[in-house]
Amino acid sequence: MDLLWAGTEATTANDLRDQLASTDAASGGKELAVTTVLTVLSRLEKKGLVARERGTRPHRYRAVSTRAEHTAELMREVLGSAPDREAVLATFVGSVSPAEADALRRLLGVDPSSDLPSSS
Amino acid sequence: MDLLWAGTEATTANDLRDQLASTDAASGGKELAVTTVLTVLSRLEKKGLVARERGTRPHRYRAVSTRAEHTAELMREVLGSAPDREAVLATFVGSVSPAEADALRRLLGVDPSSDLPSSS
DNA sequence: GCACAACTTCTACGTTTCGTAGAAAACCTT
DNA sequence: AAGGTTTTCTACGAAACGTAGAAGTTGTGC
Repeated sequence: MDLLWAGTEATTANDLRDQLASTDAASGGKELAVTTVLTVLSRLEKKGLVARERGTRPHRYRAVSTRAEHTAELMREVLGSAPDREAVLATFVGSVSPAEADALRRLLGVDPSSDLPSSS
Repeated sequence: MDLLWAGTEATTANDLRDQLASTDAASGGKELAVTTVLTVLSRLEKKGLVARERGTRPHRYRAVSTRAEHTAELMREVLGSAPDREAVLATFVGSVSPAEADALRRLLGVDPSSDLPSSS
């Protein structure tokens, strides 16, 4: 579960169900009941991870944020939960793969005034 | 609970209990039962977060890793759980406080051949 | 207007994790 | 061996999660 769909866009519960079915078909093929999907979606909605359009008849659901955003948010939370942020970052940086370290350098290096898509 | 103690070093359940008592005394003063502490410690041990010396009579417990290490580890896990690491890092970097960003730059800048305590 | 099909909400059950702890077993010490 | 100390076993309630049936709501075709 969780964000198996974090990539898709504004779908209905039924579609979701099918998508999951095919996705899982590759693996074990689970075939969930639609109500299950609905329940999960509702729960995710309550948690603010998913938004739904109640206007249309088959309600359409969509992730409030992309998987990347959500994951980043989680990382922030984890980091924020520690009193010694610096130390955490030190260890973290040290444990990251070279590729990731590079990405980080790049991201921190360029430092363009601002390019985070927050308000738009 | 969790890692209320991540800072301390090799303690016994009883000591822990007392420490918690005083720590909490400042707040609400909880006074847990020793068995409670033991149970929690056992569970943490099972999860590999805590190690205990079974030799001494009052077993002594100690965190396997510091709080910072553990937190960093969590961050790694979260990051690793995403398929688009780069995107995550981008958002993450963008959401980090200036101070943290600085710390990251510093940490990534020095780049000493290697200083991650993996094998030693 | 109404019966039906589609869709959603309510309710529910089994499982896991967590906080908490009592009862019982294990273990030194004298 | 008795007794206090410490650890293990067992347990219970709460919350989260996966799953889904039953029941309610709603739009639609006749």
